[in-house]
Amino acid sequence: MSENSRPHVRTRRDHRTETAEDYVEAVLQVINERGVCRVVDLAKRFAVSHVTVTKTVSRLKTGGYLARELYGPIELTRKGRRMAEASMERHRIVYEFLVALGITSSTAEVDAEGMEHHVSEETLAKFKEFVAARGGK
Amino acid sequence: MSENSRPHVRTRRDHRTETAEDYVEAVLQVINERGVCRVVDLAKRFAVSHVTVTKTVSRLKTGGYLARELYGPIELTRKGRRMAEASMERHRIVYEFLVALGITSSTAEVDAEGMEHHVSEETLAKFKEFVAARGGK
DNA sequence: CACAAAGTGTAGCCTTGGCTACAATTTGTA
DNA sequence: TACAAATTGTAGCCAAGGCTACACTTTGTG
Repeated sequence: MSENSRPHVRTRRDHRTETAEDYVEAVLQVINERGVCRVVDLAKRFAVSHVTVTKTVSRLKTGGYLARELYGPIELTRKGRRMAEASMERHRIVYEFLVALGITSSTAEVDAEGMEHHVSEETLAKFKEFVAARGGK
Repeated sequence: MSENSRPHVRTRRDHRTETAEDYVEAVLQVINERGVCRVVDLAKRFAVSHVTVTKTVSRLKTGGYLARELYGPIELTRKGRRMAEASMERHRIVYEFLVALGITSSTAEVDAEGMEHHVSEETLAKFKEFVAARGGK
């Protein structure tokens, strides 16, 4: 059994990328909504202190996902934008799948948030199929 | 909007209970499989050092989920057993749902592992319905 | 312009969940 | 029984992700 397929190993690795995905996704959304993304915006969105955001953003800057200078707005690098777009796409698919399945949109939103980081490509593809086949009815 | 329904707040809370659920579930399974559950068994199952297991187990003992004395086997309290059973049930439902959807059993196993802690009661109920309707075909 | 308010940064602390290295205990067996 | 192997425990380290308190910039407005 490969390391990737060992359930808890995969789950742990997923957790390590979750924060990055959540942040780049949120940054992209905030930029689309209000033009620029600031620390406070993320703090509100994640219901977390501005300090936590600052620390996380600087880690993601080190990781090459975000760009930012002191007191400046938060920006996406090319790498970050790619990840953000992929992440939003996954999120959208999971959400639409749940709705197609008959879940309330508010519940679907919360569940999609939690599930999106743990759905494999194979499952995601099936979700997409399902939505295409019986979602647009 | 209630605190519970705020996506990231819910997700964070889920993460806090994930470890407890994973552990009690594993303990119950190991006990069923080999009679008793020891630190090494969990270390193997989670692909983690025995030290990590020891620490986590003692935290869960403090939390009232597990019972254990020095060098002894790991046991479930009533509270722990209740959680373990509920957790296994969720896991089973998510797994069966994925399989009913056409996912490979090995992928379903990994995905269920990651997803089970993030699926609401509402969604779980729909999963169950789905399996009942088209799972046993 | 000056000052208040809003936004950020920094210091320092906490818990969780990882680890290695080494000590101690239990268990199995020659 | 005594020793080796297996299992656990303990010390001490690290990173991530939370926080409060306090300092410093930026921004907005009288």
